[in-house]
Amino acid sequence: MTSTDTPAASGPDAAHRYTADLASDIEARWQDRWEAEGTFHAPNPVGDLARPGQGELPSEKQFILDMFPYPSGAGLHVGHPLGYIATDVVGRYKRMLGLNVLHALGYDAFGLPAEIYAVETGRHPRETTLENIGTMRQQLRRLGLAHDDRRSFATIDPGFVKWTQWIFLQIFNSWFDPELKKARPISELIEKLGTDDPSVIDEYRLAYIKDSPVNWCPGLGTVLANEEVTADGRSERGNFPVFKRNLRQWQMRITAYADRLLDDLDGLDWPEPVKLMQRNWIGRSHGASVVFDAGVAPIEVFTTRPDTLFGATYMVLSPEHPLVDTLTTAEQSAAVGAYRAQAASKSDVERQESREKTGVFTGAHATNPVNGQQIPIYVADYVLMGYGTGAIMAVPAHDERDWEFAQVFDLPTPRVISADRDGGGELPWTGAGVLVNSANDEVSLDGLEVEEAKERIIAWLESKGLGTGTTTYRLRDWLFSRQRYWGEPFPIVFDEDGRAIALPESMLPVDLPEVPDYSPRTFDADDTTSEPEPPLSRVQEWVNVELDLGDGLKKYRRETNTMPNWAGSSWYEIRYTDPHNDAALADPVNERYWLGPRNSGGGESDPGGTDLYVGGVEHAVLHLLYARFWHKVLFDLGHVSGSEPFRKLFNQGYIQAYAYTDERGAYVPAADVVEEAGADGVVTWTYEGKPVKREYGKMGKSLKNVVTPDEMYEAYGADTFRLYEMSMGPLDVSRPWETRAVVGSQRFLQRVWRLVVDEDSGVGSVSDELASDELRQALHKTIDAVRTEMDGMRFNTAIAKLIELTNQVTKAEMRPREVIEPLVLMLAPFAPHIAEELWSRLGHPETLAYQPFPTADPAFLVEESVTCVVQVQGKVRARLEVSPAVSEADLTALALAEPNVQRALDGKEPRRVIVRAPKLVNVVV
RNA sequence: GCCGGGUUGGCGAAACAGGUAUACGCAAUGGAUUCAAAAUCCAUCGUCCGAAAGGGCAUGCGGGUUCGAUUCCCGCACCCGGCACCA
Repeated sequence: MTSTDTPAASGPDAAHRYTADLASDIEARWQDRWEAEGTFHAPNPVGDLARPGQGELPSEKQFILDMFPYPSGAGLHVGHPLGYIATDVVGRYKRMLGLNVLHALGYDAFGLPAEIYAVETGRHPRETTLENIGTMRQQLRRLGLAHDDRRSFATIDPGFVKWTQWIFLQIFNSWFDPELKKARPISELIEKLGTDDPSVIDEYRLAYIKDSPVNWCPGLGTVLANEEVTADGRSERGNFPVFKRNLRQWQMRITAYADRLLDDLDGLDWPEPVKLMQRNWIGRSHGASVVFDAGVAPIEVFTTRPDTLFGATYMVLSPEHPLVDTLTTAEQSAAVGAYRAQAASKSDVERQESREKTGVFTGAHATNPVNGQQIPIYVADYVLMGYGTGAIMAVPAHDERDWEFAQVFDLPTPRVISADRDGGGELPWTGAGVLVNSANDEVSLDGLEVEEAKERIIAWLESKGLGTGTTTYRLRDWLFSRQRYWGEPFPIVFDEDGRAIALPESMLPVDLPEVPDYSPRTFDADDTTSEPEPPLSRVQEWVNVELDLGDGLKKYRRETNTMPNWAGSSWYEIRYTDPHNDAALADPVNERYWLGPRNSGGGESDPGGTDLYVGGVEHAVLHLLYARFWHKVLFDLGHVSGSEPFRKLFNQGYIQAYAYTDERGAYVPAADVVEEAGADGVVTWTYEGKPVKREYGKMGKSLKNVVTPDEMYEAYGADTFRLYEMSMGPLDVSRPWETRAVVGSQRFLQRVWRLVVDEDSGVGSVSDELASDELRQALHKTIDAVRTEMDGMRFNTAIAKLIELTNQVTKAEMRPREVIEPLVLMLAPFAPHIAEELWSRLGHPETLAYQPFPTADPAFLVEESVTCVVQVQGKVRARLEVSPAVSEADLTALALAEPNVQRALDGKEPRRVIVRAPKLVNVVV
């Protein structure tokens, strides 16, 4: 006999039990209602999203932003929504605090995976991308996120692309004024210089074309990122050879903003580790540029340690340095040529990771300007062309890498800094010390500390015209072009002289043309003379156009590169504020309302930006730096009102998972692995009776350990899933997913449900009687604690407090409305559907989304007694219940009277008694 | 190699400014209820000694500061993330 025959009057078949099915009903109903009523529509001050005639907007606002998703075809796993749930909790909470909350989600929809898929299947990336977005929207809608869906967009929407291209034109048509330290329209430069000669003006633009080294893979026909190149210099995909090659590329002059990007970090409410990573990435260092005479040509080097100049015993040029050919002597040219070819075939990764120092002598010498010594010039790949000048002076005694190189090539290593008064310190010595052996007829550094020596030698170099004090940055300009199809086309055409010309705003957006084939032209894998041919370059009727750009119809050729995936995400936060505006990025009034600086009324100036930005720490440098850079350019040009895009940043952790491999190393389905603890406590895992090994890491199809949100909706409902994700640990910490623990969150919601709804009858059980003093006090303490935890985004502990209160009410066998209603309201940010349903069953017809979050009455927070801990020698020996107002003397007497304290004292006299009334007494003997 | 973060019960974790280590949840064990099960409720639950009272040991390891350290300092091991031989 099965239980399906006749539903029992009670037990598992209780008609009104909060099961996954009931949860799903409730959730669907409220999601539909929120959508129909536009519950989460955030009004704008002006424009199509304004609510004219409905009074003033709330004086306070909250712009909450998620790092928007890339709509991959793989679908979501339970790790993806973590951040979206967290921001939703914040948004719902802030809304209940009376703020106007802007929260929406767009899609970062250009990108390589869609293009690769298009190459494989021949389907248009737009088609598959839109499908993926559709699937993702469905999965996310089931979560009940309180988004203003009118504000959603994808970066591939023509209305969005138009403004991405428009921003490019702003940047192209600007230059950086080093005096004002800000971007200005290029027209002002033309006026200032009194010329519009492109060969002069184009050198100043913030977006410019330059030959730049890239990883060219003829076999794939594309340029690869470093991470796509293996350590042995081949492509990860296809295993083709990869070559370093200079290509004509668009660059963005982000280096002009290095100082501001660095200095403005101080005003941001960001995690310190992220700020530190950006500081290191920008890498500002002060040093000197020094010119060495090498006979046929001067060589400029940058050094952060000009104080060690007297210890320079050789020079090194990077293999790509333009002077290598000029300097290399006839005898050495074969060796140098071979070395350079070998270096070109190595990946950056390999060059950086190899500990073995290699290099080759050029046959040439240079003169050390401080002592006239002739020092040999080498070429070596440990010197990089991208940093400083691509040439160094080598001081082996005081630099680890130079030391290693000098050991290999048996070069002299004279000491010029003594580590201590004994004149010692093991070489190489890179620490502090006093200069020695550093004097010529005109200048002496001997006896000086490093910093003083730097100043003096720079002054001397400057007086002799041999060098200057300089600041160098590690940051390089942003390589902005890609030889791909699925990206924003540049709003640029080239005239017959090959000069880049901006298209007028009226011609935006420049749409992608249809192409017969999404793949680039591939070449023979070893054909180093080949050049990328982007897919767009093959659409001749698109490339070659006749336009009137103000001086009559002329023939032009379009730019066939596209913008990188970063472009859209570098400004999308602005678009949420006014997503349908066709006349501007965003109306300045709307932009200022949501993103503008707060007028705090003096003191610190606020940089503006979103009130919260939540996403993974993997974007700590690139995305966050690019977005800050664009925002600053737009700020300088007057298009946005604040100097920073993201006022506060929060890095969420990752949900990870266990994966299991069998004896062949193949992954087995994690869901079917059986865990057993033996009698000795050793845990083993088996799959189909055979032992398997456990590893820990990401969730992924190939690891066979994916758990989807859909499975959780099915088994528990969205509220339980949301609650579980928020309760499993602190938001910023990574942790493993554990499906079997989810039931705890469901049980909690079921307990809350039963406080309001009788499982058998479905009738309400809440009483209007007043709560007991004890319960009322518990409620107010909970409110107080929950508010504190919510404000600090410590949702796991906030939930623990709610569970404690719920358990207490359950035990009290009495359901006072006075306690139940605030409990439901406090639960609402985490489990909004069940909270709405209970709120409605408690007799409130309107949504609780705008109900004020409960406030604690301080009168009920006063403790009547506290536990005092009595320690002897720091060990707890007794506990006392005392009044919070107890005096130190009384407390000491009470403590010493405790039998257990006396026993621990063992007749000894206390030497000292430390009293921290009313919480602690520590007796020291 | 460098930089950043971490290590607390069987598991996820808590401890706001140096003051009761292990809140809350999962798993486990025992009980009530049930014909039985599920669900629910009650109880136990770091470890060792002890009948109990109580005591010893416990926050990765070794030191230090302090009346008192998960918390601060020094050193070490291991794990995670990032990376750039950056002169």
